[in-house]
Amino acid sequence: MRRTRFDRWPCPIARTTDLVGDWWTPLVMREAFSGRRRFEDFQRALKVPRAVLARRLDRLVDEGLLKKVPYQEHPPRYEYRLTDKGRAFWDVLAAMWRWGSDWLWGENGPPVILIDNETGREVRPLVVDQNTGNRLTGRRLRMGRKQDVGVLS
Amino acid sequence: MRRTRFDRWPCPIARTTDLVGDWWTPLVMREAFSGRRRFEDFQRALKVPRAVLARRLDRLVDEGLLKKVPYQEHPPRYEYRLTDKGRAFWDVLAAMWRWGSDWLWGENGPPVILIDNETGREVRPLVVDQNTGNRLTGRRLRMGRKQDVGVLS
DNA sequence: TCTCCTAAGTTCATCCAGCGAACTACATAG
DNA sequence: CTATGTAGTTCGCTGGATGAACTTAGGAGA
Repeated sequence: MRRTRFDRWPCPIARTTDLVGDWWTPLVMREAFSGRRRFEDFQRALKVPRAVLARRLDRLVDEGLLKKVPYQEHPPRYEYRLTDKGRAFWDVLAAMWRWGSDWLWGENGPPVILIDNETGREVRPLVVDQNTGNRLTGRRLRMGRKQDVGVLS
Repeated sequence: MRRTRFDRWPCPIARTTDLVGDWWTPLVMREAFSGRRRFEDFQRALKVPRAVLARRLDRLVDEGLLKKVPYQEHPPRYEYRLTDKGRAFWDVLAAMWRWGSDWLWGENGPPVILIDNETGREVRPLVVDQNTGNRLTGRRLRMGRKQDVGVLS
């Protein structure tokens, strides 16, 4: 049987899971953010099986996170560039970065950090509520239908 | 061959990918945040194959996101509860929620929203830099070794 | 006592997806 | 005419997801 698809479930987490649940996909996006554009660049950087990479890139183009842009004719060659949708995906990678940094290393934390190219300073991603600026805690949230907003029980 | 493991790569995104790349795992965590604790609760809510659920719960316990707590003897039964590490993972789910809400629906957006249990108001997760409070853009960031911080080229 | 029920898994056969290596296609460089 | 570069595709193998059935251990009801 085919792996259960989540991309039509009525939950944003489920639909996003359908993407990031493809093995290698977050890493392909990471590489796109670090400037890689061509098949061979991705392949050499990640050592990902070529067949898998081809499928991932195809899907990311289908989903609109990347777009194919020709960079030569004879033979026709395309590179993969981030779209707005793809750039927005950085937030997901940043949250993964932060959680991984905080919880998946012992002692001194990971050997790498995120650096702002303009200030040269370390960046520490944090997830907050856009309205209040407060840090989120899953405990105090629930998922509800749109009509439920503002209705205190 | 076994699927390539990322859990020892020197990059927080890679290590986190190793977790969320397991099919169903983010959804299991989502259910944990919505209060589910027992095997049958998770299984009924998600319709996940039982063998897969058992493996996911085992791994999440191994990785320290969930812990097994006995809730009865005769026969011995355990429930799965979030640890601090697991609660911190909410940030990753929140970022996925936001990106999915913004980019994986047409028209009116998804039929569901996140609601703060105390205020009853909608919550919109946003990823910012902890130091500056500014929204992040992947373009202006690079990953570097720890020694590189503050060193402007 | 016998049977049904619940909870938390385990086992099984099937089939899809990831794996590494080799191969192909097309153009240019020497 | 051969070598090189780029972007894939094909192939044989095997791990992992799938749904259904089975197991284990006890409790409840007739």
